[in-house]
Amino acid sequence: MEPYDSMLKVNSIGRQYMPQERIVKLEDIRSHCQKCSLFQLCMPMGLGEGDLNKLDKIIKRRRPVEKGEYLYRMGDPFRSMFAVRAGSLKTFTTDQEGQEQIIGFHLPGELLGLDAISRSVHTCSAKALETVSVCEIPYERLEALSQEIPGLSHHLLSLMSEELQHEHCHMALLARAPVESRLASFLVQLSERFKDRGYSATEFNLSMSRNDIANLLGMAVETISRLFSQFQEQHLLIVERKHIQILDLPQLQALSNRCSPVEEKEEDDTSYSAS
Amino acid sequence: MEPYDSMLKVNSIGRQYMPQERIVKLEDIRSHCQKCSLFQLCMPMGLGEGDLNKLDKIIKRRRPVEKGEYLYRMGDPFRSMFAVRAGSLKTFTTDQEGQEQIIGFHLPGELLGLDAISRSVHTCSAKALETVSVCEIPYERLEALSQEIPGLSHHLLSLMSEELQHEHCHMALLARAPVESRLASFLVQLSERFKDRGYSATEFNLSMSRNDIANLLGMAVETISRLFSQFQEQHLLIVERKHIQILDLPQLQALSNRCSPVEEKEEDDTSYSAS
DNA sequence: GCTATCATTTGATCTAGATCAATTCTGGAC
DNA sequence: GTCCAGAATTGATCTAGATCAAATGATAGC
Repeated sequence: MEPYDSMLKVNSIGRQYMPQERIVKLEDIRSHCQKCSLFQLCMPMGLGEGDLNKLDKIIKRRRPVEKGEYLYRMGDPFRSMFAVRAGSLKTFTTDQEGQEQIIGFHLPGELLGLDAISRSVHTCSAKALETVSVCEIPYERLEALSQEIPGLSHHLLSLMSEELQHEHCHMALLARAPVESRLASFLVQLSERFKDRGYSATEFNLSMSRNDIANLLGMAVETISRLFSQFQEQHLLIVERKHIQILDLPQLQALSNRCSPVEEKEEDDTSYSAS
Repeated sequence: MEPYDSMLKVNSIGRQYMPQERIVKLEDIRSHCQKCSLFQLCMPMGLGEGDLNKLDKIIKRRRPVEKGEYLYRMGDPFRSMFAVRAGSLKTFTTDQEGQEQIIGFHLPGELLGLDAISRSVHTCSAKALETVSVCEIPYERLEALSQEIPGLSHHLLSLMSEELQHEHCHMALLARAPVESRLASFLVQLSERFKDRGYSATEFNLSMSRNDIANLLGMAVETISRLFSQFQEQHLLIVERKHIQILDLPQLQALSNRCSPVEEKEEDDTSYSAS
């Protein structure tokens, strides 16, 4: 009886709003990638049974990281990547004055640590926002494996490429967007991510503090607070402490004025080009 | 006699301030990666002669891209990556209102297009800031090659990882830094990049407009202009239109308050930990 | 060379959002 | 349960930097 088993059932984010059965079951914990509910989100894409097994073999299980604990710190030697299994984390850098800058929040199915590859040192810290369970993937072994499994390194590149794209959006947000758009965008993205994971897109709990949100979006806590109140007055959502219920997702999307998949040149207007 | 040959000698950035002989010679143009002056900066790291040849074979030469022309546009299908050989470009996204958000400026030796891998579509546009010569690297063939050459895909991952790190710094800049720090940081980084390329770290030409700089740093053109004047008054630099001469690099570095390589936990203080 | 256009600079004003301050709420320790 | 420290809200003010406006300088086309 490892004490971890019970912990792994904890997956606080929106548990009560799950449309499908999603509670991590004991067998899933023991069994591995093959049966992991985060299957499509994580490593394996078009991997066959055999490849999955290989991958699975190099993955280390780890004791859960408690709220407030670090998964790794900036400056730590880089040995492994981590896949979030349950719970959520924030990653952030720390500058000379000890000021944090939050890079992002990370939900189940996401991979952490890719930014450390080039220097073999973690360039940001990862801290649990709630009890977190992760799979540890030793990078050396993963790299070795990627020689055997064609497509694995493409998948890694693809993941990093997505991360880059996301950060481009975030940069645009920070550089240009007014505060309403920033918060709206943040909420819409969260909503999408929950939806992708099978949770409710309109009702969820924020695992991060207002401070963390403010930091990520480059604004003051007070502004976040005021905006939540304002959005509520405008009947865009209902907020009560950590709990969010989105009432008018389309309007939020409009506000967020998303960072432009304005496919230029494309003549066949499917969804976007609305002009 | 292709008309391109003469173009390739054009490498305007800081040409007149080059400490070493750096003008691209005819043989260099015909010969390939092996003799390319950007050798260390670009693809090859620990590649042997044979591997270099293989790599070289898949690289396509291209006619130069004239100032203002696109190398690729957001939405274009992704087929190739590009290595800058001479000249400089900007990459940017465009949002629904047609607003640009500049992602970055790119100097010789840098690789473009890595962010397009996941969607097989370019997610930003690349436009020449001056006449640019590039090597085109078909991605499919590169990927195939990375199965043959161990270390190649690690190198790609490493490059992307560096890009991620850089963007984390940029995010921190946009989210927190006052305008002086932003411009200082921009100049210090440029200076470093020129230095890495064998050019003067203290005297160079900006190939981008004030508008572009402002856009990248998330501020108004007027503010950029005022800051240049201010920095000049403070004898940090001399600026005359596109030409920059840095007088007090340490002070600029101090201002830029660089995004924190504050390696926590490290006890052996080598260069950074100055407290 | 001349002109139209665009880039840059400089100055004057205005405002979005930060900062400061005070209060209330919440959840954990005991 | 009570107490305390930190989180969140709300209000009042202040300011960094945007915006507006005008002048000047550079550049490309003719």
